[in-house]
Amino acid sequence: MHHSASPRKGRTGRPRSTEADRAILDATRAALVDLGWGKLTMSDVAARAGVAKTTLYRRWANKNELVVDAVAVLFDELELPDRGCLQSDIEGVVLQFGALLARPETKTALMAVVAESTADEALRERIRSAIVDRQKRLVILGRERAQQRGELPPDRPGPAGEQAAAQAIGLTFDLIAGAIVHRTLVTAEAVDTAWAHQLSTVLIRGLGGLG
Amino acid sequence: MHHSASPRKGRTGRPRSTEADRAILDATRAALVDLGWGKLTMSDVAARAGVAKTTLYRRWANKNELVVDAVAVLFDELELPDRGCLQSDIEGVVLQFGALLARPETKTALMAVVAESTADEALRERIRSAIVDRQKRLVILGRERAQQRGELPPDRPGPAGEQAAAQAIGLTFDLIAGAIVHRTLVTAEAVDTAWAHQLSTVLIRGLGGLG
Amino acid sequence: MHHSASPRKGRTGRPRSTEADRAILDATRAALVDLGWGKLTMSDVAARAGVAKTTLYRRWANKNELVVDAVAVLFDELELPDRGCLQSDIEGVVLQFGALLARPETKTALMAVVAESTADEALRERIRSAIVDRQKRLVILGRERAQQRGELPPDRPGPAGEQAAAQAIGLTFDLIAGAIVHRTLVTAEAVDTAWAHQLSTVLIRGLGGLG
Amino acid sequence: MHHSASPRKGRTGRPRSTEADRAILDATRAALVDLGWGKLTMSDVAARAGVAKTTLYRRWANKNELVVDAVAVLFDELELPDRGCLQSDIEGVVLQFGALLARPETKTALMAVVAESTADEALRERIRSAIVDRQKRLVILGRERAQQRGELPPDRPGPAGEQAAAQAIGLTFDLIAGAIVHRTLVTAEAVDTAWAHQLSTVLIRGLGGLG
DNA sequence: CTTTAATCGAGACGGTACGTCCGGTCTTATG
DNA sequence: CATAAGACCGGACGTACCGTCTCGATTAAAG
Repeated sequence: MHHSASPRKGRTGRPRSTEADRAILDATRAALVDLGWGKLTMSDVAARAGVAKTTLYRRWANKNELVVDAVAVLFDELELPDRGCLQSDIEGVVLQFGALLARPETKTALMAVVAESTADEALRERIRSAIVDRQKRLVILGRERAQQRGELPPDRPGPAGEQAAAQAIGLTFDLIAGAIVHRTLVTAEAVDTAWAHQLSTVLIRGLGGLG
Repeated sequence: MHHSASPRKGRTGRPRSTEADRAILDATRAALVDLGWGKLTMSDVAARAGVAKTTLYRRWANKNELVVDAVAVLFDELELPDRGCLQSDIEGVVLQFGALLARPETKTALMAVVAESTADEALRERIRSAIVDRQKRLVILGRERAQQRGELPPDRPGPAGEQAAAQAIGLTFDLIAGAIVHRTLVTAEAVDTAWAHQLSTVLIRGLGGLG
Repeated sequence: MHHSASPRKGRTGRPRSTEADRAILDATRAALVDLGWGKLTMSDVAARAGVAKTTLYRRWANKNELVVDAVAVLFDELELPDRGCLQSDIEGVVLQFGALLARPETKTALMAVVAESTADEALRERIRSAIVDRQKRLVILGRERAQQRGELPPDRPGPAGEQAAAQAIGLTFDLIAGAIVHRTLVTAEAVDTAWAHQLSTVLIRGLGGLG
Repeated sequence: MHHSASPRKGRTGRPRSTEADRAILDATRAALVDLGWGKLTMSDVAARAGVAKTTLYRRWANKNELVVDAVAVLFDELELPDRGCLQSDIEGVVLQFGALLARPETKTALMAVVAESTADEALRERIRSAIVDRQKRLVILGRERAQQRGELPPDRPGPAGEQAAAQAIGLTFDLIAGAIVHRTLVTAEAVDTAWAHQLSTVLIRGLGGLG
């Protein structure tokens, strides 16, 4: 996550306050809700957290990285409970992700950080590992489960089969995540049960033959 | 678009320079390419355009609105040439949109402006009218064409049919645009012919029954 | 005074509005009272005068020159009525000048313009001819009158006498004008009858022997 | 003087740089000499002082207050060395003050600040305490010395005597300071030995009877 | 009565300084 | 060492004013 990854080593001096870590991330999310990305300032986050600005910069190199980490933990909520069939599994995860993006701090921060990352390779990598991969994992898991249930054909063996599987996973991910994000942020309408059902129906029918 | 409404009314005083308008928007796009959203400054844009900062602020209230307008015109390029069948039409527009988003000024600006819009209703409306509606129009047009060709069933008459059509259009739009944006900005891979073909295949198969 | 000195020549075209001249100078003085020198703006003066900014700049080259002219005419009020004896004459003119400087537009403008003139030779010359010489004339006149009454000895003939007379006039002027200005602007107390009497007493006694 | 009151209390945080204070005031005076009041800018002062603009505004609220303080210290130079007799003392201080006003930074700044103060009570008070009172002190001191020498009669006891003394001091101050300022800035001639002698002669003769 | 030429109001223009704000670094004294 | 407080540099922000300019519309005098 941030710069003081390891719990402690044999180091000396006053240890870092773990309470401060939590307070800072909480304050960052609160500030995002109140102010949005553009108006959020490091001074304000520090004040909300009851912490000196120095303490922020000792842990995160800059605003972008702090916000990425503050938002990333929200994506840990995403799960894939086994509801028995592929359609239900998809609908469940779509609604979960939709609910997550409905929260103002997620909405603002995610797009802003992605925008910033178009000109910052390090930031892009941080986003990938902190956020994107957590989502993609759900797609992979759901697909495996459906294959075990016999709802989807198993991957063909060999490198060609592996590549086809990777392509299918990639397209599925772009379709699901992209549609949810687009509906929430651009179309600006809610991800509700009906929409989730429509989406999952289209996906299952459309992706069926791809494996 | 921006604040100076019509070319002229019965108004008095020196008219605004239309040349300046163009120079400013060109300069804004150039600055976006060179600097990205975060580093772009109004002073720099003014200098590039050979124009005083005052002239910028007389036309646009702030950075966001300027960038929206500067980027919006790029979306005028998007067209839906009639390639004879639905699949080809979809692939064509997917590749066009993908190529547009591959350009650095579009990429950065679009996401940044969308992010900012989550906390700014006026900006959201500006984006909708300047960008989103231009894209959505293509979906509507392509669907009508496919219906005339008999590739898609016609809309059922009556209010229920109209609502179903609107839902189908909305879902299609979120799926196509969302997938392209997600692949370009998050997955960070190119929208090439093969991917476009896969996407269009999935869409046609999946959306077939929805009308 | 200002740039269109002569009434007209053999020129053609629309003649300048004399009403505008007056309105501008009035507006300038009013603005000085309300805003002081530092906050006075040309746009504001134009608006008060019901006139376009162009019209101001067609007549005066800049703010300084406009203000000098606007204030200068106030000094035309100064007179030296013959009250019968030197002491009364001095007291009369001291009170007049004190009353003039008590008016806020005079107070502010005079000092500001003088300050600006320390780095602007043209402005200094304009002030001298428009303001200072009108005051100095009173000193010369009062001295001649006192000499005719026998209250002061006549000038000695010859160049040495003329020079002595010039020195006496200069010193007298600096003493009277300087004391009044200093009391009004720095000490910030009123020039009343008692103070005028004290001042004139000191001057007559002190300057008696200088001629 | 300026906003940072005492050297230190029990306060926390990084203390203000005293070196910056000095550098800023020096830079202000240098800028006054080079540019004059009207052209002096805060950015330029900051650059000359090798300091950020923020640092200026943390100490002084605006341009006027900075210039007053920068100029005020120059008036600390004024002294009243004991030359043995009243006439010499006066001539000495007149020449000192004349020399001070001959310096371009003093000349411009003093008048500009006085002009601005006519519409700004806080500024007027700052000028009084920082500049005017330092000058007036010399008049009071010189008068006491002359009374001890027997060149001037002692103050009469009682409130009436005190009031008469205060009046005499006020008039003397307005006469001396006013005459010097007027000669320097309006008449625009030098305060040389001859003129100082004339002035002191007139004053002693004229003020002799007032006490 | 037409032409001519300078005026007028209105307001956009290039330039420049303002005073504020923020990001990120640094310097203190206190744990 | 870490921390809280807060000063520091650098630089962009959006505003305001200056003095110039470009319009279309008047307004006298000259032809």
